[in-house]
Amino acid sequence: MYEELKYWYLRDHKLFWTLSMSQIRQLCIITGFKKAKKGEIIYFSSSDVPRVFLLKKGNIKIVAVDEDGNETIKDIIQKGDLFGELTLENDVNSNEYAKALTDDIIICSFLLSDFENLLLHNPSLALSYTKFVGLKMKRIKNNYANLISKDAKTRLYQFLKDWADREGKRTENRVVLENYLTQNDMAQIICTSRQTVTQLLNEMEIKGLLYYNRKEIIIEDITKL
Amino acid sequence: MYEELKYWYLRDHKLFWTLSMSQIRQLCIITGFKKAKKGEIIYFSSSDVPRVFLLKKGNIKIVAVDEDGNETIKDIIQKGDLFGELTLENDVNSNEYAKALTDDIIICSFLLSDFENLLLHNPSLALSYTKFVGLKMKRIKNNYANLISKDAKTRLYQFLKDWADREGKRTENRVVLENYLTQNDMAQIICTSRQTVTQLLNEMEIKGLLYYNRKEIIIEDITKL
DNA sequence: GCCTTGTTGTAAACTAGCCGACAATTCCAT
DNA sequence: ATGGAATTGTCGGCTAGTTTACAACAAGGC
Repeated sequence: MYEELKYWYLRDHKLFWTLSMSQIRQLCIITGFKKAKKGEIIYFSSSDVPRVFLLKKGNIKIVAVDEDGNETIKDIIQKGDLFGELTLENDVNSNEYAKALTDDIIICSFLLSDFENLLLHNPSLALSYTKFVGLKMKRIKNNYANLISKDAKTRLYQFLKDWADREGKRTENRVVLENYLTQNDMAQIICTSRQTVTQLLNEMEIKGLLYYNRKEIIIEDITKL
Repeated sequence: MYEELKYWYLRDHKLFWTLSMSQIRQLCIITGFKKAKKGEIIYFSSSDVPRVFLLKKGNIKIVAVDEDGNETIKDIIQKGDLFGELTLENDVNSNEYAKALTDDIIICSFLLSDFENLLLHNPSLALSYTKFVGLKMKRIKNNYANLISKDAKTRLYQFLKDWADREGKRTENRVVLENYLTQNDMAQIICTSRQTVTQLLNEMEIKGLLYYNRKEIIIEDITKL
């Protein structure tokens, strides 16, 4: 039963479609699941054996802490995303942790070494995986390019559009987002100050572009953003 | 630091060490070499069959042009670096070209499809390559993180330090750099205006930290940067 | 309910660094 | 060597967005 479940969890991911049952089972000598609820800190990247994680349910953020204790949001992970040592290199120096943004988090993980092994015996999976990492890289590049060349307003609009695309419940041009981020989170993601985000959101609310509260964000007409 | 080091190891083709002579030769049914001199535009990324390139000699810059015709420097490629469709995905939309920064450019290239084929038959190479791409990703992330969180001065100092590490001729703490970049190039790389770079460089010159001219940059004491 | 803690709202002072404009210098080709 | 093009130097004005500081508000636990 447990094994079966794990199987389907992995099987779900595009990356693993080509694998046979037994291959997945091999990988699934997993240290199993982890559950968590809102606010909980889930892992410290270098505290353990290197792993690759798969988020099955919920949302989490990856936060990096620099020398001065400043926290930066590195990534928002959503249902179905892989995270962790994606580069297959165990970097000890990075000081990161993951924090649950919603209740009901389900994560499964496998050891880096197991995963490497699997890749070695499945060249086509290795190739897919390389492309997958490449894609991730491209997305990051794009994000950063935006951060650097656009102003805060454009960045926020872009961020909301992306978010709506990924997770919004859409009816016609109206999009409803379950809001698991604070304005401060958003500020960190688009690299601006909390105050600027507050100002911009209120401005948008006055213009009738959206409705904001702590539980949800309603975008009246996504095409007008 | 460690990361950087590994990267520079890789670019000396650690990647291809495991290959047999014949495998390399197989890959090297190259469309041959290309030579170029300073100022010459070398390729438009999507104008041709997708390729992976290897710079054998000289320095080039990858420039992206956006909708408004603004040019941004995406990357500086040095001797021994791979570039092109590293993600193994052929993205047509990106509007990039490469420009020679020095005379005597030698580039060799192989077809993406040939390279993929090779990876499929060499799982361990595929794994290495994945790590290589991952490393590149990490490096880019780092760069961008700097761009976003540090001020122009810090960015320039960091840039010069990196450059010195990679290409400088060092005697004691004195580093001599062959300068194939204009101040405008540097400005684009560290994402600031040309004027700011000029100002900062002059400031450093007054402080006796370095000596700048169009041919070379001499850093008097690299530890003081 | 009430209190604590986290989140959001608002405003004024301040600043890094962009932009435009132009001068001075260096380089290179003919 | 000379003219034109590219690069470098310098100066203020300007503005987006940060910082600081404090008030108002919401939510969840007891």
